[in-house]
Amino acid sequence: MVRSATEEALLEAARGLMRISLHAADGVGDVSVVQLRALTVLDHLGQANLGDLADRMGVTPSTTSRLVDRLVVAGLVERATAEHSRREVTLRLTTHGRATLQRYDDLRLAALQGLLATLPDPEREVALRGLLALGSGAAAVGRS
Amino acid sequence: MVRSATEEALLEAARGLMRISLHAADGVGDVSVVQLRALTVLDHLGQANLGDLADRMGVTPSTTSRLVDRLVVAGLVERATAEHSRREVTLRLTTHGRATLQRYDDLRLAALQGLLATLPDPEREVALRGLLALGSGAAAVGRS
DNA sequence: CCCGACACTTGCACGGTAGCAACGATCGGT
DNA sequence: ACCGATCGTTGCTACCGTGCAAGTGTCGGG
Repeated sequence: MVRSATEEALLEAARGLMRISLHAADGVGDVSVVQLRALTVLDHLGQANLGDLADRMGVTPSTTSRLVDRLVVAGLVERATAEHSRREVTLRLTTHGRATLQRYDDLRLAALQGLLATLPDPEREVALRGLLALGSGAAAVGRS
Repeated sequence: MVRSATEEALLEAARGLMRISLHAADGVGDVSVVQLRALTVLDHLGQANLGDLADRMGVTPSTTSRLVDRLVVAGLVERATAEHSRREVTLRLTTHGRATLQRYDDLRLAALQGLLATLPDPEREVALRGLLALGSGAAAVGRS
């Protein structure tokens, strides 16, 4: 099962980005990768029910409820009963939550830009443009 | 703290790649993200001491020893005493370990190619070339 | 040969993630 | 007003990842 050079390079890019994100995650301090994912989802949605968050994260409401417990204790997320329905819960990032997410993203961004900086000039430009194109595509898909 | 559109797009690319890798990870089944990272490192090194693996993963030998325990039980890694030193341990992927890693990478690759496929034609090409450039850069750095 | 340094393992403690099953509260249609 | 469906929480259980501290065995220089 040999893989083409192209495929291998794509994988290497994926590995690099993964490394960057994971490394940034534990540079944030006291927030797990899963928690950062939850913050990212909430930031993206602006506001969400617990069930929505659970769906987006692909885990059960049970797990999510306890995840939110920890986020609330950490002061990152605000949990309030929804306006239109007493049994639903509305989750929102707190200011601190937004700041934490921002620190995470700043770290990733810096690392990514650092990686780009190591590339020789023509390829640097190509890589940058490629990532930008990919970024808009990924945003458009926004799935899962 | 506003971020430029360029930076936002870069972040979106990083988020997309991260989502792809995480989703692929739990598509593999019964292997955690950390374990897959260990397999990736071992595959990259070909063979390594426990201490080397611990360094690369940024955790203590203690943690790594137990991580390896689980990998050995799962049949993914082989642990043998090194040839030149009885106190050192040599870790290598088993065939099953390599296969598992390959499944993981196949999933990531497919998802990534799927994402590329959603892009309209000029940008698709740009994104591909960009990722390839980034891939070689990431491989060259090979850090952490 | 001894003793300090080294590589790894193990006991312990802790917190995070995860699901199932049972429950509580609420909503909404009839 | 009821009753089924929905949303969320909570008890339980289990496993993973993590570090510290202590231990074991081994290597190597003096």
